[in-house]
Amino acid sequence: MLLPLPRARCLSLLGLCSNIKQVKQIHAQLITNSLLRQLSAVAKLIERYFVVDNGESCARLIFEQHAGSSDLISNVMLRYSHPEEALTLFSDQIRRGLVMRDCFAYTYVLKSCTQLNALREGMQVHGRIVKSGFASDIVVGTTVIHFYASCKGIRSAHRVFDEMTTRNVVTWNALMIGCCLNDSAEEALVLFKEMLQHGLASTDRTAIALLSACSQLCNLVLGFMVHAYICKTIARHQDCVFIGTGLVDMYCKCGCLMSALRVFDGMTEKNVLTWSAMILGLAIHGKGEAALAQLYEMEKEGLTPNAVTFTGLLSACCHNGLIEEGLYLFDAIKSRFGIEPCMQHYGCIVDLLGRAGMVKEAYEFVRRMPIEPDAIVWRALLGACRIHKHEKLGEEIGKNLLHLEKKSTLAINNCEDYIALSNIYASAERWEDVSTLRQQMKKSAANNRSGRSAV
DNA sequence: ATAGGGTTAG
Repeated sequence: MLLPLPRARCLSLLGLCSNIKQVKQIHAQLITNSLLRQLSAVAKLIERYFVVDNGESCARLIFEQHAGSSDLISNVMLRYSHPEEALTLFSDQIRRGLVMRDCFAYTYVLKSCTQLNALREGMQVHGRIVKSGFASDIVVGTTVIHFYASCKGIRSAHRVFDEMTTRNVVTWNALMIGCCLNDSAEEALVLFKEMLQHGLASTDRTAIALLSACSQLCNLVLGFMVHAYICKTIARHQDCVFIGTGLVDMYCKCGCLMSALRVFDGMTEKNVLTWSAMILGLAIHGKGEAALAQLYEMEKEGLTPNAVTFTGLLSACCHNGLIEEGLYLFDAIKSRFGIEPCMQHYGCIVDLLGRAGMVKEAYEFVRRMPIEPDAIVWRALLGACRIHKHEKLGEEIGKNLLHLEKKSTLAINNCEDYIALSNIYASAERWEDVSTLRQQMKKSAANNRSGRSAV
């Protein structure tokens, strides 16, 4: 039997509850002491139900009894609900003419939009932010930048950034990371220099953006400089798993496996992302066996591989002709690890079989895929047809691929595909077809991009 | 009560 507790004690105990049973006990106390007339207490109760396991339905029940009564309560719902539900709730509130008196709702809803990759919805939220006058708030503005940058709206992110009157390092980081996400590493570096000129100090997240830019540019010299800069400026960088993973990735992508391994071995904490980056690094450096061995090492440390880890492992098999191992692993993805194979996994297997000369098997594999193969899968198969002189199949696939890309707006590699098909014709000495294809390629020249080298 | 993070096949 619990004695009635004073309000302050009740609320401080609520904050300590770690399971639903405890929250329910405090909930009862709040009721018997008539403390739920206070809307701030209701909001705290809802929040706590969300935080503990299986408390969601209770949280929603309480919310429904208080719906529309205060911003505090609806904001806590927007913050903790699943992104889809948060958007629904937000639009309900708009429809019922409820006004957001503070800016919290906007940041929570925009975060949901970011998680859902919902560009349209987020733009509408942004519109409301501008109308409400909260756009000048530094936190709201930074959230908007992060939203646009994550949802492929980097130009809008730039515009919002340029229009902001006050910015801090979080604002700069958001835009720099956005540039990296949008393949604009050079732009990220320019921003970094500007940020330093404004007298702002880097944080760990700045470091991660810089490393990502180095990886993208395959610039080892710059990578070394960034590494030195991190050691000098970021406190406790050795303990930061994000920075460690970024360093491993950077050294792998810049071709310095030794340095990657040195960083990796020296890390005090590693997670599944760290291991995945290292495995992929070993894979692209031709160390297939070593990459596969890492799977057992990481499991020994109690870590479970995820879909990305398997992409690295299959890529290792692919680069090193480990056919049996690759097929075995592919099977294990679902049967042993319960992960549904995705496009990258299928792509690796097609490449693996194709390179080994098992073109028919690769084609069968593609036809049996439960998801619609993408252009990269077809391209791997086409490459195999060319190497192993499967003229007829290659021709069919090449034509399909060009057709597929004509329909799609993302025909980035169109030019290469013309050349790949043309090579098939060339190795069969079908010069007439080669020349016809070249003409067609010239006609669709709008899709061509000139070659570039990072060296 | 408010913002930001790292690894995917060729």
